[in-house]
Amino acid sequence: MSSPKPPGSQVRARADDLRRQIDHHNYRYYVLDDPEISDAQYDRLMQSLRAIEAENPQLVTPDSPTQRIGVHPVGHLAEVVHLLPMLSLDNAFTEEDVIAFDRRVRERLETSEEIEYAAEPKLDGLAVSFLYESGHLVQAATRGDGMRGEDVTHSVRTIKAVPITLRPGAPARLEVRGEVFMPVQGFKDMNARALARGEKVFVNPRNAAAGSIRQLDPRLAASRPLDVFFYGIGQSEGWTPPARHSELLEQLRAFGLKVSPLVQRVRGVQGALAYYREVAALRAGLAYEIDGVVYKVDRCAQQRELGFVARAPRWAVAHKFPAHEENTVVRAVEFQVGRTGALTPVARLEPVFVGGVTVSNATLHNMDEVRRKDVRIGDTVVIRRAGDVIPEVVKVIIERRPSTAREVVLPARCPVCGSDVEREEGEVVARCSGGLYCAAQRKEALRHFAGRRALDIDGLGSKIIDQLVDKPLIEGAPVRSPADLFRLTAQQLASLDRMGEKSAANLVAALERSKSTTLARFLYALGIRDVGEATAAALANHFGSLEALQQATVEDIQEVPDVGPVVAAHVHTFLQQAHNRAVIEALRAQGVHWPVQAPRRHLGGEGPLAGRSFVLTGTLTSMSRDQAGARIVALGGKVSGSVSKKTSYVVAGAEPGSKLQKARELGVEVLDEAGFLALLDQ
DNA sequence: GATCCTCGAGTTCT
DNA sequence: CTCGAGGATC
Repeated sequence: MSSPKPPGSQVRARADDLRRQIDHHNYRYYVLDDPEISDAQYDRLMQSLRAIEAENPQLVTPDSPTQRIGVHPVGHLAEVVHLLPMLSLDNAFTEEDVIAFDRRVRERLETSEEIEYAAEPKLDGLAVSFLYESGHLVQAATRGDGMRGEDVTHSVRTIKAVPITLRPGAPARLEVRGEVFMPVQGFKDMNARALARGEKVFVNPRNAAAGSIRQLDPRLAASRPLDVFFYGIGQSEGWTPPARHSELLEQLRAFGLKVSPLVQRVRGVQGALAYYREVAALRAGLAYEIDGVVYKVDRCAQQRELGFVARAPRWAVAHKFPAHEENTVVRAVEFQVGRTGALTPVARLEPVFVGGVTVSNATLHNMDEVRRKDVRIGDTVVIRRAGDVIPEVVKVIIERRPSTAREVVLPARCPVCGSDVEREEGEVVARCSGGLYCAAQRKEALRHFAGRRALDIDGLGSKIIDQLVDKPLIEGAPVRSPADLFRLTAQQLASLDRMGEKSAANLVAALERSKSTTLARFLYALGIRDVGEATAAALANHFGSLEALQQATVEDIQEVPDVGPVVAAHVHTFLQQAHNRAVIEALRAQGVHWPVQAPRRHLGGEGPLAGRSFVLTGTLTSMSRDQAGARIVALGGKVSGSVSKKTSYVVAGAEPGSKLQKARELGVEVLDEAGFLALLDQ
């Protein structure tokens, strides 16, 4: 630590003084949005400091404003455990939802008085947790799953609105939460530059912000126009937090942390809804994207009384703006052929940017739907992203229908194999009659067979299957059935596109691994009509062995719970057909096997969870949903996909879906992860 | 015969 | 996630 020539104390004092000045002007500029000096003056201060530090490297402190950009890229993003979990928020989509939220709050607090809420815009960025110790930024981490995120300190330090040092008076330890985002203009400029250099562009500001934050090289992150608003705290020590959320935000501002200027305290549900309308009107003019507003019960004592449910506080709700809808033109309607031969009409759209992504396809489900919505080729339609994900044609704008618009016609022959298309009496779906003669059905059958929930053949994706079916690899012995897959050699596979020697060897190994399976998975993998995972498991349990099932009559099969005449007939017919028997034989000859088990005809009634049914929604932190399901079943419980009055519990993880809503409507008990784990432990 | 409960199948984009 | 339809129940 000894240096040849220690800098004089005046120099040290000058450097400290410059840092204080720069920090102060950063605060004026970024937090208060009210600079005292010109940009040029500010630059001169920075220049002076850099000059001193360059001559006296010993004086460089890690929190100096010159040190925002670390020199070295990090190798990877380390995992960080949040001191206090980062919660998600419940969503409200309608005014009724908000009114219901307000009613629940008042009921729980047993008050008829109007609740005071702190209201703020909901930024469309990514949530980051910042840890300040003795006023210095020591760590920044992404939200991740709420419990643990990724260490992004190196890139967060480059965001100028994030103070490296807090102003005096800050607590000894403060975990503070904020939303990092990219302003729209900055996003456009950045994309324009990237485009000019022939680099890849980001589809929306949100992705751009996330991508920039997760950059390993801080110099790259520094070139990105990121900004931040702070909105709350996690753990803190060495101070008494204020009694109201709105006061907390004032405090954060005083510490030098930038808070949205649109934050407001409102009274009651009417105040909240008025705020929503106000912000909605401002939305288009804002420099950044928002997707709604958030209401938080302002009094912290009330927040504590309300507590949490399923990783989300009971005292806050995100009131979302309506899903974005956009107009576009239907260029064509094509028919896809599924595993069962089902012909599904898909609208090919003029690409349109909806809710953050470019949409160019939308399913029309079936011909009834096409007629109901009266979609024609050439029509202008309204597109929405249902549940924020899957694009949906909302309606046709009839006034814009051109005279050249053409009706959608169900083809008489399969577009893939030319076989007749049939539509059974009373059924909505039309099907290709080609069976496995149809290349589309063969491909889909193979995809299903290799799927994660079937034989789980890692590395056998769509692209590979397309090639295997379309261009025969093996002279005279193309891949027609699942059994043919196991004959493929690494050498043959390596000749495919997007397949090197390494991937080919991996795939052969995956095929080998997949041979060891269970009867339930095997039955499911066969792709018998109407036999999904649940039915396959029920059949496997009931019969115990494939031989027993093969010898069963239709009546025997109907003995299985939840299997009626239709499904029993499908199973029976499938197993009797010569080509199916041949495929099954070939698979077993290739070494596909499963443990034999005794038939268990009377399930349920055993185990501590017997007779209770569970529905899982959202993401759990301690295990996957599949693992949770397995544990429930192991304890004698039942897992179902949909909520009904008969459901015993809905287990809600982070960011739960509509099932949580449904559970509330039906008054079904909701467990959060902790409650669920406690139940399992009992 | 009506109604409710489940399961199966198909689907978009990053 | 959503829709359609098979199965169970009353």
